[in-house]
Amino acid sequence: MSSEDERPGEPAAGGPADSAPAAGGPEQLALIRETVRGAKVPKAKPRTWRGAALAKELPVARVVVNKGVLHLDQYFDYAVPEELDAEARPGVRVRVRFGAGAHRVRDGRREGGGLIDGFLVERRADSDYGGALAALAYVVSPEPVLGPEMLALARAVADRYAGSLADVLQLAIPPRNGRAESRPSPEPLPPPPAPAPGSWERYASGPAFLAALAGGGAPRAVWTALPGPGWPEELARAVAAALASGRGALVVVPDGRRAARLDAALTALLGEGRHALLTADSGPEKRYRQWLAVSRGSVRAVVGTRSAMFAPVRALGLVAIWDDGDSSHSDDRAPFPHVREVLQLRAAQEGCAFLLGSTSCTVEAAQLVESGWARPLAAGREQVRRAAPLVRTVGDGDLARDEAARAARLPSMAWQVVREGLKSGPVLVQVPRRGYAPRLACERCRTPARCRHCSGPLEAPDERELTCRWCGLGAVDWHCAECGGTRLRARVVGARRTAEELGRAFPAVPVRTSGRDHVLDAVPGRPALVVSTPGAEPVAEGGYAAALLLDGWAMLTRPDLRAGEDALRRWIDAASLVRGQDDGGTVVVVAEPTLRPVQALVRWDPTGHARRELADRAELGFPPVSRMASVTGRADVVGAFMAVMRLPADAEVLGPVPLPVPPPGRPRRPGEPPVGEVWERTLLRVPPGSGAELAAALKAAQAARLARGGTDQVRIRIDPLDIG
DNA sequence: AGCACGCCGACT
DNA sequence: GTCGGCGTGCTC
Repeated sequence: MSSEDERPGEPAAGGPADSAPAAGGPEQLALIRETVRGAKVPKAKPRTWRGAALAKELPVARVVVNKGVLHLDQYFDYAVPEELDAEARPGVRVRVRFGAGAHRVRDGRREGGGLIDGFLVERRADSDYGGALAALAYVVSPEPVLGPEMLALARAVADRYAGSLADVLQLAIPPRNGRAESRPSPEPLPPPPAPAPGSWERYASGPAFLAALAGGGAPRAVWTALPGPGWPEELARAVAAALASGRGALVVVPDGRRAARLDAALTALLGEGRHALLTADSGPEKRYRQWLAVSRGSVRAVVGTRSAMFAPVRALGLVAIWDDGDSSHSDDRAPFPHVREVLQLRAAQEGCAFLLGSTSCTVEAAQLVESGWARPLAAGREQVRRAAPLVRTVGDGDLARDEAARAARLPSMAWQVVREGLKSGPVLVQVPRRGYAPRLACERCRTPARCRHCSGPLEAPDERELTCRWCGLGAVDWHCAECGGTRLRARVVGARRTAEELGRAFPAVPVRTSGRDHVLDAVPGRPALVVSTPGAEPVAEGGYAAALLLDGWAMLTRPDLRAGEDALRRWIDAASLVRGQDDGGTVVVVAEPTLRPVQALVRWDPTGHARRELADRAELGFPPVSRMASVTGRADVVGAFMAVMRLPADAEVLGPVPLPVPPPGRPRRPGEPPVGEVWERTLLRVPPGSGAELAAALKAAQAARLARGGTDQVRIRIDPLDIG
C-alpha cells in the first residue's frame, strides 16, 4: 500500500540519499503514499515543510476547504508538519494547497494548486485517503473558531437547504481580524440571580416558562406578544432566566433598531458586560471582537440580527427569535437559511429552550404549535382587549357610496377618527410602499385567482390570456372558486398621494414622514400626522391616539403566498403603537371587511388567522406543510438539470415557466436573467417528511452537473419566498 | 473553478 | 516523430 522511501518534502525520483527517512516513525511514513499514477512523489515547498518531520501524535489534519463548490463538500486530509503540531488544533483557520497538480513535481519543487482557506476540524492518527497527503501550508491563527457544535449545526443547515458546508460556514464565522484577536476578552461574570416575572405575569404560562428556564429546563414556546412596548423587557427577562441557570442565551431580531431596544432592556436589567450585541452596524473589527468574546465564553448572552443566529454561545440554554414573519430573517446569501429554521435546529441539537415571539403569527409558528413541537404562550382575551386599540373597517364599497369620501378619496369615518385623534395626540397613517404588485383577484369578492390544476397564482401577462405562474398552464373560462364570479380585476392607486392630501387637509397639524430613506425612531406625544410605510413606523410617546391603515387591498393582493399574513402583521405592528381602547385608541383599516386578515385584525386574533391559513395550506399542498424548492436558470440549463435529477418518488414538478425579464435601466439582481437570455423556473413540491430527500436529490444533481465542468449553474432555493 | 493529462491532426 | 488542439476528471 505504501512505499516507504517516499516522503513529502523529498525529491521525487531521488536516490537513497535524498529519500532517506527523516525523524518520524513508520506510522507517519505510512501516511504518505504513492500516488495512483505512479512514480510521482509529493513535494512540499520549502516554506511549508520541506525536510520537516511530521507531528508525532495525530499527524493527520482533517480540513474543510473554503470552497463552496458542491462536489467539494467533503473533508480533505492533510499532513501536519511537526512545527505546526502545537497550533494546528481542531477549529483553527488554516491555509492549504489545493487543486489539481498540487502533488506534481517538477525540478524537485512542488507546484500548482494555489493556497486556499479552510478550517481544521479534526486531528487524526491516519487517513482513509488512498493518495499522498499534502502538508498544511500554515495555521492562519491559533484561535479556535469552529467548535463541534457549530460544525454539526452548519452540517445540518447545509443539508436542510441543499447547500455546501463551506457556504454555511462563511455565513456562520466572521472574517478574521488580527487586531481583534490579539486583544484579550474580559473575564466572564458569574450567573445573575433569576429575574422576577415582571410583565410576564400578563401571560397565563409566562411565569412558569421563566421558571423552567431558570431551573435549567428546555421549554419550547410560541409566544403571541401583547401589543405595546413590553416585548424587549420580556425577552430580556427570558435571557436573564437562562443565564441564571448557568447557561447561555441567544436572541435574534430582524433589524438594528429592535436590536438596540433589546440591548437597552438587557442593560437595564443585567447591567453591562453580560451580553454582546452582534449587528452589522458595528464595524468588522468591533463585531469580530464581540463574536470572539462569545466564542471564548467571556460573554454568555447574545442579541443580534440574522447572522447572529450562528453565534457560538457556550452551553446554550435558550434560543429566541423575535417577529419571525419579518423577511429580513431570511438570509440573502446561499443557501438562504431562515433564522427560525436554524434556531429550531439548534434547539433540537443542543437540547435548549426555544422561544418564538411576535405580536403577530406566521403559518410556520402555528405549525410548531399544531405539531406539538412548541407550546402556545399567549395572554387571555381580557388582557388582549385591554392592550389593543379598537379596530374599525371601511370597505371599498362604503368608500364608493360615500359621496364626500369619493371626492377626497377617504371615507368620512376615517376623517372623523383622524380629527378626533388629533385632539389628544399623534395620529399614524400607514401607506403601502410603491411597487407592490397586486395579484389578480375576483372582482366581486376579491378572492385571489388560482390555477385549477395546481392552485398556483394566475397572471395575465398580455391582458388577454390567463396563465399560471407556477405550472404555466393557461386558464380558460376562469371563475371564482369562492363566489362563482367570472370577472377579474387588478387596480393600482397612488397611495402616497392620498396621505399627502390628508396632510393638506389638516394645515394646522405638523406632518412628519418616515420611510425607506429616512426612518424616524420616535415622535413626541403632541398632535401630529405621522405618515409611514410599513415597518418604518416611529414609536409615539404615550402611544398614538389613532391610526389609519390605507389601501389594504394593495397589501392583500401581492403575488405572494404570505400576502394575507404579511398584511395582518404590518397592520398589527402599526396598531400595536396605538393606545389601548380603554384610553381611546382607535384604528381604521380601509379594506374589505369580509377578508380573513381584516377580520383577524378586528378580533385581534393573529393566531387564529395563522391556524386557518395553515389548514388551507395543508389542503392545497402549500408550504410549510409541503416542502417546495425552486430551480432557476437559463431555460436549457434548467432542462438539463431536471434531466439529471433523480426526483423523490412523491415529488411533483410544476412548470417550468419563463421568468419575467427585469425592466431595463435597473441593475440586474442575482437570480434575474441577463439581457438576451431566457430564464425559467421549475418548482418542486414534496409532501411532509420528504423535505430532506428533496434537498439531497437537488444537491446530488447539482454536484453531478458541476463535476461535468459546466459553467452553467442553476440556482436552487429551498422554501422559495416569492412563489405566491 | 482551475489545471493537468490524454489521445487525435499539421508541422519541422 | 512531436507540438498542441481542448475533452474529461481530479483536487487530500
